[in-house]
Amino acid sequence: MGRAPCCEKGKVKKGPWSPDEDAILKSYVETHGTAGTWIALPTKAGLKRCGKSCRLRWLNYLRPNIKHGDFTEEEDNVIFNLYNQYGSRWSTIASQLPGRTDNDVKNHWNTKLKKKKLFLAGKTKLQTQTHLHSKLSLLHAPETEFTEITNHRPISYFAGLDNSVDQLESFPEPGAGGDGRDQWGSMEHWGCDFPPDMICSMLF
DNA sequence: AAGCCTCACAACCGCCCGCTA
DNA sequence: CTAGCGGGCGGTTGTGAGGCT
Repeated sequence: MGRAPCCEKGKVKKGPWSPDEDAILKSYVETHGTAGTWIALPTKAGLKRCGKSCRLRWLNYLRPNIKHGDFTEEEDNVIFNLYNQYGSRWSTIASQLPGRTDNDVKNHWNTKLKKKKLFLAGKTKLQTQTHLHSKLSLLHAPETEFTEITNHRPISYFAGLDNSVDQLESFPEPGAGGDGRDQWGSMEHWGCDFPPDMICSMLF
């Protein structure tokens, strides 16, 4: 059986909004608000559109103070950080970016940032493998341990190390006065701003 | 010049959740 | 308590513009 659709198919217009429709919707919402419900709004405003479609159009395009155009480097960084924190909760992420909508952020992630993330993941894995090898050799770690760590981790695991080289550099050399041995003894430690499961879900 | 491909963005679909009667 | 409704949200698809062959 399933749930009845929110509006009758065939009786509502679909596809891109015309400037006229935009003007009607904008004028109506600015004058009357949503008039109680979005579902009833198109009828009251004289639009042959689904209420949900009106809501989406208003929120993503017509609402005041909406920012269109390129995302800044700073905004990208915010999105990266919040994605690591919350995952694909776009509305939560968008709420931290004034003028940006969840749809904007989602599209931006899917078209640009996702690829950037994958690129960084590949780059990071190479850097990390090289660096880790040198670190482990200093520790006289068995070759099997290195193989275990680098080969048996999904590439996504290394994506958690966007700042990996910096992180690794900041770790003390063994016997250099710090507690390097302990830190390097626990390999889970240095991956681990983000749990591997989360990284996997981010990338695949 | 034309056809094809890729990319970015707009819009739709359908599920989930909270509210209310 | 529960069923129905509307809003909100994330995933997905459609479309148009621009680049490439």
